[in-house]
Amino acid sequence: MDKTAFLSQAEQHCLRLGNRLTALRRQVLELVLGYPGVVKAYQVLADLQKERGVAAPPTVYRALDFLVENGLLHRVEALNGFIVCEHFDCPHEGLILVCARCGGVTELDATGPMAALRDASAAAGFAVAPQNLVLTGTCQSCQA
Amino acid sequence: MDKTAFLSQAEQHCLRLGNRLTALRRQVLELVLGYPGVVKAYQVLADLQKERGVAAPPTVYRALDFLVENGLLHRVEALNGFIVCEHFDCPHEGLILVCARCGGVTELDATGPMAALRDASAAAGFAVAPQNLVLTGTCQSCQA
DNA sequence: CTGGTGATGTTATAGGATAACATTCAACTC
DNA sequence: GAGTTGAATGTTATCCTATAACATCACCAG
Repeated sequence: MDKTAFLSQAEQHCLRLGNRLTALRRQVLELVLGYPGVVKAYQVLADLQKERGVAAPPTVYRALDFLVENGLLHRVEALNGFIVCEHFDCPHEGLILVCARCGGVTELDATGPMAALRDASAAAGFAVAPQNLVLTGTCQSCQA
Repeated sequence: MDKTAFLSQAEQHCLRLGNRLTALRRQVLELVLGYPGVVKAYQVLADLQKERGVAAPPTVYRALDFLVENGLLHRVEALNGFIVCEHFDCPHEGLILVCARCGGVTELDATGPMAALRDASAAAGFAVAPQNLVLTGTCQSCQA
């Protein structure tokens, strides 16, 4: 999907959820989209400052939080970062694989394995919330 | 296992790995042990300052890192915290369940479900490293 | 117009982690 | 026992991440 199409679909998606993809939020999403993998809040902040002169942390954090809440981004806690979710319109649980060597990131669907984890947790009386999983390891090209 | 026994077993465990559980490291481990669940680095730092007057962040971070490397603690990244590993002497992959309501933490063995995740990842050419999994949700007593 | 609501701007600060360098300590060799 | 070496710890400073608190603005409904 190209960038323009992604953005307009994202906008529709937010509308369906009763939220507005404002100019600022759109701009932040676009910036994150410009990175191949995980990007940090302060990197986005720096980019935003280049584009509009001034910007403070809360501005970018609010936009990022909004995008996460609307499913357009995943927050990668282990890395203090954010990554675009390519398939925000179908409900899913992502499996985010982070390469410890190159820092690259792959996203898989984890609905199946998540069910197994949910079962194991339910046996202990714990109700697992919908969420993404982050695993570290080594990606294909770094295994050489 | 009581505290004293745990500490002396921990010491033996480190020795087997060729490392030393020094007085400082032991003291930090003891402090973490004093908490029922997850504890933050700066909380440990504050405790350490109470006990020995002065202490700087690197002191406690170095000790915590050492304890994690030797399997005595788990790092809970989603919470910026640390938690004691009760069974450091048998190799395992932990499943750490964090209650979003009360902050309580439970640790389960996740060797089975982890294998499923590893398979799914291997299909994408990604080699998952041994690690613990952190999931958020709601614990039994908070589900009422 | 006016009041209300959601979004954004602004300032300040809290909280988490590490770099870089100095010093001390334990163990080993000679 | 003196010297040497490497690990561990002390010390200072700083960077990165995140949010609280309050001010302002834009928009729409009545």
